[in-house]
Amino acid sequence: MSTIHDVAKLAGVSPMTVSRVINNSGYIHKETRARVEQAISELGYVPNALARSLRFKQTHTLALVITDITNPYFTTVARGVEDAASEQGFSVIFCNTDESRDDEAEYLNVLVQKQVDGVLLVPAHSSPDSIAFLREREVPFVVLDRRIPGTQVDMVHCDSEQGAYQLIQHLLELGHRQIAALSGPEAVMTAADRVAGYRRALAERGLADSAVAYFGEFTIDSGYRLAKRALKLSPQPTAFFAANNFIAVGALRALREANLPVPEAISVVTFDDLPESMLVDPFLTVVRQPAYEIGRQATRLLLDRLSDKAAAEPREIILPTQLIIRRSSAAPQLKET
Amino acid sequence: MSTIHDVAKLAGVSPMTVSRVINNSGYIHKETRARVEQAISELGYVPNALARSLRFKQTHTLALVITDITNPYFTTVARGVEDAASEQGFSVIFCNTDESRDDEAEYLNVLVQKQVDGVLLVPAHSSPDSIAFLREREVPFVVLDRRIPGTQVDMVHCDSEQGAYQLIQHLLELGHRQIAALSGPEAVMTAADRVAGYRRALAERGLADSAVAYFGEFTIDSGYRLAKRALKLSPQPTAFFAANNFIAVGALRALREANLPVPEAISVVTFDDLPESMLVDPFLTVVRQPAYEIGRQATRLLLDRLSDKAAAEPREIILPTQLIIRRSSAAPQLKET
DNA sequence: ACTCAATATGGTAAGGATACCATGTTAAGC
DNA sequence: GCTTAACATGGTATCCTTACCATATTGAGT
Repeated sequence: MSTIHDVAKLAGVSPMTVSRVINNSGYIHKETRARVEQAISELGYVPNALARSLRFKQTHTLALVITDITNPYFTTVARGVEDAASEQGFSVIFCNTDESRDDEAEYLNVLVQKQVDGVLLVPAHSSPDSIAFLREREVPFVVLDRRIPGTQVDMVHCDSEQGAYQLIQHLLELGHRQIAALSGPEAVMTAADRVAGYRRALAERGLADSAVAYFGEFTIDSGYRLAKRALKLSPQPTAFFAANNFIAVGALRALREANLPVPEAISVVTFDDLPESMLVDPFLTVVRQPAYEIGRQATRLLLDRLSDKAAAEPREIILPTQLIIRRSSAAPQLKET
Repeated sequence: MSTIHDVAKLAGVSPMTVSRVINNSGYIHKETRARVEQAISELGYVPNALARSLRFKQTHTLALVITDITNPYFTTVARGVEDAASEQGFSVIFCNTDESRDDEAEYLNVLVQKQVDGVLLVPAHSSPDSIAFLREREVPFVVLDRRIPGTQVDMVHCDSEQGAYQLIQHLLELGHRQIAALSGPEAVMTAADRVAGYRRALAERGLADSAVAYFGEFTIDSGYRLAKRALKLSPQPTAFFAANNFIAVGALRALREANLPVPEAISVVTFDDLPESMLVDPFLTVVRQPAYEIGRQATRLLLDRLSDKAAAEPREIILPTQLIIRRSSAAPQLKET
């Protein structure tokens, strides 16, 4: 790879002159410019962004730290992020933490070393460690998807508590009274919030005592296991509330295995849709989160912070969820007791 | 952000000594090391990878240039890439070209400026422009998912032609004789290859004349439009072969709109599954590509190249596809002619 | 003919880290 | 007590680019 010096030599000028041509700054004689441009294309010269970044302390690179790109919700978030970033000439490094705090910490360390201009973070844990790490090193960041309680940071997410509340409301209106919640890790804010919404909806109807909430992982396996466990309850639940799509898929598998038709035997509702693109004949009743918008707006917010460091109060952007009632939820069958 | 100089000053040593502590190289007095480590943690010092990269000409960063992270197939590829990369301490920048050659060129330019150590490329077009660009600048790369004909480059992909052949074979065995192919852009190698496999299977049974292949985009919209068009054929096809999952979804929507049940009225087969994780009750007959493995192996290959530049012949890794027969394909109904 | 501004180009240092060479100290070996 | 090797640390140049300052040339204005 050739450098600005090579170009300069070939064009018979100084590196500074080449630099001026590249950046269109200062005075350049027409002919000189032509000669330099000729040399550039002859050598296929591409300026070294590392050297530039070193000087300007700007890498035009953001980092997206999510739990798993494979989760369709985060896939869409990622696309929103990349679109918003590339619009402004920023690149995006993506990282999968799989909800591991250690992995997250390791990634953040590398990212800070690489001098990313900002981080979009889905915290693997509600503790403020990662946040503190970034803050100490003055790396701008936005937390997305999850709240971090008791900290003043920029956040973009949906109201998980309220979304869960809506789903449970819906089930209650259908007549369900035994609803089991299958959630993710208790330490993950969304998992906790969604159970909180579940509890609130039950409590409002005086059904607080009927609440049964399981915490596990946001994975298919975990959803499967929790569903199995919930099926042993007596009385058996008439509905499952899954805290995300993976859990829902696991639960559906467990139900199929147990020969319990949905929604006839048990209703299933969940957070997070499959991507619309993949749905020919959607089945699950869900609370849909505007994943693309979350990614996009978080990135916008982050880029705003970069261009205007001084800026103000932390902002919390809460995007609306949407309850989509489909065929996986129905009135409970009458008991044959 | 503090620098190695700050640490040196605080610890009362030279930057070189700090460097030695960080990299565990050369001789360091125990006490000195302790003082330096103390200073490092006191300042929250993180070494600047830009400066290092500038010296070593190594950024420990790869780029993944795909058409759309939102396509579940590429999502999984991306996960395979990131896993393999992070195992070796590499970060991954991802880019969505949406099959646009201009976007691709622009991305590659930026990536080269940023001195990525290597590129994993899904070429938006079968032309060798992008390849040539990277090669001239001596940026190692691996082409994935698609072949580039007549060029000696590292490639990792499935045999699209053969996969399509298998799907059509399956339809032929079921008794279909009017099969329409709905494909992507003719200039995209996979789109062309899949149609080629389709043609070969038909030709082998002396049905070459019945071939009807439409080229469009690898999108839901395009799949929808092509399906609509194909439905107007006379005689009407008894089966659709979609060249990817998006096209299949579009086709299925068109069929639903036309009140044509699948597979009773028309069978539908396609390339690329929905991710297994999202399937509770999978429906489509597909040729499955090992997306994760493609990403993983391509990255391995690329990293091998990095550590051993001298290396040899370009390699072409062709991974096996898997025909999965499900409910979207069945024997054609008898004509009421 | 002379001044002054506009035009045109180059040299140097800095950004942060480290390879390489140089120097200084300590302790072992005879 | 003196040589020699191991130990310990520092200075300088370099990776590539560009901000800043310096210098040189041209041409307009009087």
